[in-house]
Amino acid sequence: MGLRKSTLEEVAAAAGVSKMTASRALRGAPDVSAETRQRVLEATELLGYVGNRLALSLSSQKTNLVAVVVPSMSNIVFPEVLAGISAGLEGSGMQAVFGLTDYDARKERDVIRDMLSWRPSAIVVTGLDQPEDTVKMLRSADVPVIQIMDLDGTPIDFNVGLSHGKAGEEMARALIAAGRKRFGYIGSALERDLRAAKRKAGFERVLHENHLSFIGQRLGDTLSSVGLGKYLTHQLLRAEPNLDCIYYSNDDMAVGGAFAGLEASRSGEILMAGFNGLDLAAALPLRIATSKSPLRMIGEIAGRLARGSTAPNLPSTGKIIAFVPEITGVHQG
Amino acid sequence: MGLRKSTLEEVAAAAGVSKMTASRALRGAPDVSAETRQRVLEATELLGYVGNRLALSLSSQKTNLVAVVVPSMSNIVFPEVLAGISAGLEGSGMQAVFGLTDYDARKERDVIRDMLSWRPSAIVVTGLDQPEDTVKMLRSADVPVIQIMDLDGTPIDFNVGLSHGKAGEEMARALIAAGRKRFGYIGSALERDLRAAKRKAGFERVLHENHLSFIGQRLGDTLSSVGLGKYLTHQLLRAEPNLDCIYYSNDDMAVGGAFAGLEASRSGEILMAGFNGLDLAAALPLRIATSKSPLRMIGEIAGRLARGSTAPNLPSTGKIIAFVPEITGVHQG
DNA sequence: ATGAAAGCGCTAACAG
DNA sequence: CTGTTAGCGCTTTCAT
Repeated sequence: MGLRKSTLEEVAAAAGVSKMTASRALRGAPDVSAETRQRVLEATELLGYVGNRLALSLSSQKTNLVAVVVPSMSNIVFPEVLAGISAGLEGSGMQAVFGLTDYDARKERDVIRDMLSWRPSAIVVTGLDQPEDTVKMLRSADVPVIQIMDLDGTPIDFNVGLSHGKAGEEMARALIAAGRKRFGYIGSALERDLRAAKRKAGFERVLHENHLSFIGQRLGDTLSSVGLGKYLTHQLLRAEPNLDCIYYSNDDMAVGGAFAGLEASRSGEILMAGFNGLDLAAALPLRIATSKSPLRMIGEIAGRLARGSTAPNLPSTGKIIAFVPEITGVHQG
Repeated sequence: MGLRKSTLEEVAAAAGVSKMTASRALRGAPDVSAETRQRVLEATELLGYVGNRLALSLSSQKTNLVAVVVPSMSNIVFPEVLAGISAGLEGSGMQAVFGLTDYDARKERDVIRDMLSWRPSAIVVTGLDQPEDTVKMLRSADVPVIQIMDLDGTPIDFNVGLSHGKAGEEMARALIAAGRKRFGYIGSALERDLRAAKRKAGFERVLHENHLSFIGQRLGDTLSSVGLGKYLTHQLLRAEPNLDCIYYSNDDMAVGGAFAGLEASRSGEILMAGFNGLDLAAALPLRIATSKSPLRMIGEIAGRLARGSTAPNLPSTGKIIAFVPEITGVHQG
């Protein structure tokens, strides 16, 4: 029921005006008589007309699409960022399109190429560690590139996020200041999760400065999860019973660690530290430390940058927006 | 660097052939000489040509876009489903575009209208409870509509998910069979989370059949979260200290409940039951009950249906794919 | 195996 | 205030 995909031409005919007038009326152009606009609106209603954005975009040479490329959806941080982007775009008439890379650089390149074929008005990609060919493709795409999450590297254009190296450093400093001395590390798939690897490296840097090092560590192969964090923590606690602090690749892993601690009745002694500042971690019956990263905010700003990018001449000079994560939950040993 | 947005025409010129031949070569049409194809490919490489899908879609009258409309990203279930859709679409050349409704029916309608303007090849929407005008819009859009998650209602076209009413019923039966007698309920924003409301209604139906009812309940205003579940559980336990079972609107809330139970040292006595089967719940140091809903699978099937829908004549007859969630973690009182 | 013409549905740039 | 003429970049015919 209802006529299929009616066109502007049909609406115009029904309203007894030309295509252009109908177009203007629908877009709220100022120079259309109230009466004409009314007739066009009625015709639109009658025919159930829905504009064709493909035609619009092709004709106007702007898509109002924002391509967003993230590694995964299974880690809550990326949906959180997407929600932020979506919010940052709200009311601008821009639409987010997303693609997943599964933490695979080759897949990332393909996904980005694919995205580019939609001629987005801006493209948001995760991190700064794209291989050279991908960077080249992005550079020559004539589209503002917004790199998010990470700050450690050379941005193509816009960059919003935080330094994961420094986040690791700061957490190490805070823990050492709180009297922790015997450190362990638990993470997974660091060759894919580059930001977690940077945090670890930063953490170790400070440990070394203080003539300390990880007494023991466990690295999983699969992506981080609460279950994996728990499993590896049990392992590590068995091998190194006298740790007084464990640094985790992120909050999911740390929450798993907290569960393991509870199960082993060692919840009080060992301070577990993660990264992200998930709500979940705050609700835990056991206090864990974390660096609160402003995920949603990063997304919102990326969204705002994307909508700003529709302006005729975008700055050729890159802009960097840096956050410093707040550390919480660190308590004396 | 690199020429901006080169067109097929430029590629054709560089290869010394016509636009059409270049087009055919790039799409791998059979009737192009190997030599010609080679030249076109080289020209493509040289110019860094990336096809324009807007033009492609407008011309061929098919977008290969799948619009996906979900309430939120903050609840891990929806990203999970999106990941499934993305996986189900993989290799088909189709792209998912998503929109968020914030559990708001009006916003949902606007988002759907907006999506429709991209002329997607299929549209995936959450649930079966769209208001009449939204349904009308979807029906007259000449696009396969795939309604996911819920099964309790009248589908427009395709429907994949599970009956939340029955899920609630089954959980109640399992808990009663396990000897639980004094039930409480904790949930939030049920006027927006319609599926949680259906589960609750199903649960109560079975309670009544067994001459039982909720002894106490707590309903929050904000969307479900671990923190809220914990808070409301503390409240409820204070008001009704002798419950032996609490049904939660979902796993997030139930995990919060488990945390509260641990804090109150009442973890053994009270069985907490949620919904979704999150990994997180399985890692808990305390066993909770849940109905495992196949989120990713639902997404994958939706994706598969969407790619199937590109076939010329889609079945006018709706197709329903039903899952029955598996209940785990129920133990004797 | 290749090309020319027409057109997808819309808007930009000029008229009037 | 309204209409006309040209495209946007590609694919679909239909020729050759």
